[in-house]
Amino acid sequence: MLDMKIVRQDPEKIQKMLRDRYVEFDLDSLLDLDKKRREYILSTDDLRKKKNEMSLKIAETKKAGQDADKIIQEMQLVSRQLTELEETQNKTELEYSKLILTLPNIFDQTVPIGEDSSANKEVKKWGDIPKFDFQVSDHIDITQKLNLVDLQRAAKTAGARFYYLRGDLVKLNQSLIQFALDFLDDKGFTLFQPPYMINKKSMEGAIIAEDFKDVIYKIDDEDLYLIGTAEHAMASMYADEILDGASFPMRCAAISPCFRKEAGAHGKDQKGIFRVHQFEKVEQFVFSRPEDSWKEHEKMIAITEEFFQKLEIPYRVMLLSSGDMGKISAKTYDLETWMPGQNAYRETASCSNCLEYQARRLKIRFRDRTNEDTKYVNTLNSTLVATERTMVAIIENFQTKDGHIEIPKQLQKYVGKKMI
RNA sequence: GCGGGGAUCGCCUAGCUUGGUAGGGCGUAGGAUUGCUAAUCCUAUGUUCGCAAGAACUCGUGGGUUCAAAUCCCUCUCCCCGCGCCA
Repeated sequence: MLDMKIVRQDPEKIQKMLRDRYVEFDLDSLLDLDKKRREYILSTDDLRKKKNEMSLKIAETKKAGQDADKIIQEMQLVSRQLTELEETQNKTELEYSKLILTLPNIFDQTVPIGEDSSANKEVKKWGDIPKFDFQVSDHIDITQKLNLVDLQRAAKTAGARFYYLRGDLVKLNQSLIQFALDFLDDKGFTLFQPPYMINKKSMEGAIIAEDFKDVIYKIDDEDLYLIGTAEHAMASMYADEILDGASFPMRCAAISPCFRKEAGAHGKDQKGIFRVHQFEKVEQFVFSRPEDSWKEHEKMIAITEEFFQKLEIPYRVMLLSSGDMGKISAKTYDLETWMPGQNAYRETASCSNCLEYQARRLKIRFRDRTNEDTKYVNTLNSTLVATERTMVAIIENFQTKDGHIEIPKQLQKYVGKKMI
């Protein structure tokens, strides 16, 4: 959520942002609702003042043992008026908050302007693309031959985009998780295992409404939603709290499964475990002071890069364009790993600075002394490793001529072998 | 799941029986006073609208009763104690 003061002061800037993000948004309606809303606040406040004064008078009159019937009658009228006015005000308030919650974040000036991923800017490339002296297979082929993934039976028991991992691939998955947690633990991150389901209020704070229907699974008859990423549970963890300024930066590492509908992805990456309804992810989540958040952002992408370097997987870092990035983010880097089976770099990690946008939705504030004004914290999130997709990269980059998979050196001690 | 108890300002707490301006303490900040290693006193302290003055809101949530609700009634959530169930 943006500060409405900024929107009021500079609607041109917001209009430009909306154009550059290629987002349809009725800014005039928002400005109109904001105006109405403030007018209603003034008039209801006025009426409440009147009511408070009369209430006091009634109490005094009664205490003095006098007849208060006349004032009570007047008060009845005022009360009725107030109830009516409050009803219209509530309606406006509701419309206003619904609308402002869908207004995207202002993005950073370093973000390239463009409609889609074609405008993304490559900022870094690391590692050599492996050359194979044999016909390269994709991860589906390799895992089918080694019997490491059962997609057919998963389709039977759960549906498309589900999978049974089998045998050593289960071990590889756990190894990636364990290695990732050790890696972040060593860097001083606090480890978390969050709730995998959170309530509506928390989810609404963490994401933008339209993501609900395309991404988020709801539990029937409960006020619970399966998290699409640990970010959702981590961001809402400190909702409605005023934190101590001395506790920043709070660098958190969260391990969780992620559940996603992938409703808008029909036909895309249909096979294998590249795009699935559930996967495991170790996430970096940082609560930061506003003045430090850009520094933290660079640090987070550097940490994710270091992790993939340790895994010896070639990658490039893309700075996402205004039209391609998420609506709550002010700046997003994607780390794309080389996938020989697809002969392309594919998104494997994503690192965003949301500035105070997410914290404003969730009312996460801080101050250094109790009598200071509160300020909104900045929130940042980045994938350290999404294990299923990273395993695709490992399987394809580390495939051998005889159809096996070498295990990256760093993971060998965790898996307990050098080859699958 | 059943029975009992609870939720008040950053923290602790009074008020609820009997409806009528939510009081105190701690902490923190600013100020004053006294000067034997510190103490005492004053003021401020959450949210919204506002340049400000100010006003309104705030007693877990949402309803209801009433001229008026922290207080009475109902719903839900969470916490504590006991019982039941259970990896």
